[in-house]
Amino acid sequence: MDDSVSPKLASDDSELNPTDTQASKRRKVVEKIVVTVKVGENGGKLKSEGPPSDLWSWRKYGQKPIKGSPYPRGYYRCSTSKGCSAKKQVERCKTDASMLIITYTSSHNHPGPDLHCADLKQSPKEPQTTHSDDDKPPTTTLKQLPEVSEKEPEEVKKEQNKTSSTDEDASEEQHFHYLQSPLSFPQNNIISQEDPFNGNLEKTHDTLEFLLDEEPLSCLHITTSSIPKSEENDFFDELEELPISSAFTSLMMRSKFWDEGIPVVPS
DNA sequence: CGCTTTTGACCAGCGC
DNA sequence: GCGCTGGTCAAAAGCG
Repeated sequence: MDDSVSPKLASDDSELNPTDTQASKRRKVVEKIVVTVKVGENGGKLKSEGPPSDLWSWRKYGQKPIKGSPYPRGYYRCSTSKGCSAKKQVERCKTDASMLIITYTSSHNHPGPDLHCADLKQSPKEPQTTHSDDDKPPTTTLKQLPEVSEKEPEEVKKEQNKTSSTDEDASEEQHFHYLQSPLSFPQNNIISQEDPFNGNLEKTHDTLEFLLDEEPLSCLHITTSSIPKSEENDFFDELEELPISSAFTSLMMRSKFWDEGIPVVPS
C-alpha cells in the first residue's frame, strides 16, 4: 500500500527533518502537535476508538497497545494525497476515556481538502477524494468558508444544548463531526501541549496558530463540558467571528506554511 | 473491484 | 549489551 511511502523510514522524517537525517529514524521527535478532543461519552462507541475525521482522509495503518494506557493507539496516515506524509496518532486518554488525544506529525504536502466537505456532513472519509494528485483544491474552498462557518456554529450550538444531556445513537457520528468542526476551536479547545510545550505560553500560542493552519478542523470541542452559560455565549460569539479566521486559515493552509512552521519542538 | 481496516511481526531508538 | 516500547510494514479479511 503506501505506494508513495518508501519502504521503512526513508521519506517521512528524513524528508521533513533533513537535520535529523538517518540519525533519527523514527523515535526522534518530529513536528508534533497534540490535540485533545472530547468526544463525549459515546466516543468510545464509535468504530474502534472513533476514527478522527478531519477534512483529510486518513487511513489507519497500525494500532498498538500503549504501556500505561488501557486503550490502544491508532496510527493514521493521510490518504488524501498519495505522497502526503502527514500522520496522526489517536489514542484515548487513560484518565478520561471520553477524551481523545490526537497527535499530528509531519505535514501535508498538499493543500487541503474542501473545507465545505466536512461541514456538509459528507462521509467522514471520502474515498480517495476526487482529486487524486497533489493538485490544488478548488478555490471555492475559500468561498464556501463563510457559509460553513455560519452553519457550523449553529449546529454546534444545537448539539451542545441537546447533547449536553443525551445523544446516544444516531447522533454519535454527527456528534463527532461537530466536535471536530473546523470552526469551533475557541481557546477552550484543549490543545494540550503535552509536556514539552507545557509551561510555554508562547509555545502554546504558536501551536494554536499552527493548528489553525494545519488542521482547519482540528478543532474540537471543548473539553470542559461544564461550560458556564456566560461562557457559552462567549464561545458562540467567537464562533461567529470564526468565519474570518477560517478563511484566513484556509489561506495559510494553501501556502503550506505548515511545512516550515514547526510548532512544537519537544526537546 | 478497490479501498480501508485489522492483526501480527519486524525494526529501531532509548533506558537501564 | 540487553530488554522494552514504540512505530511501521505487510498480508489477509471485510465492506461499500
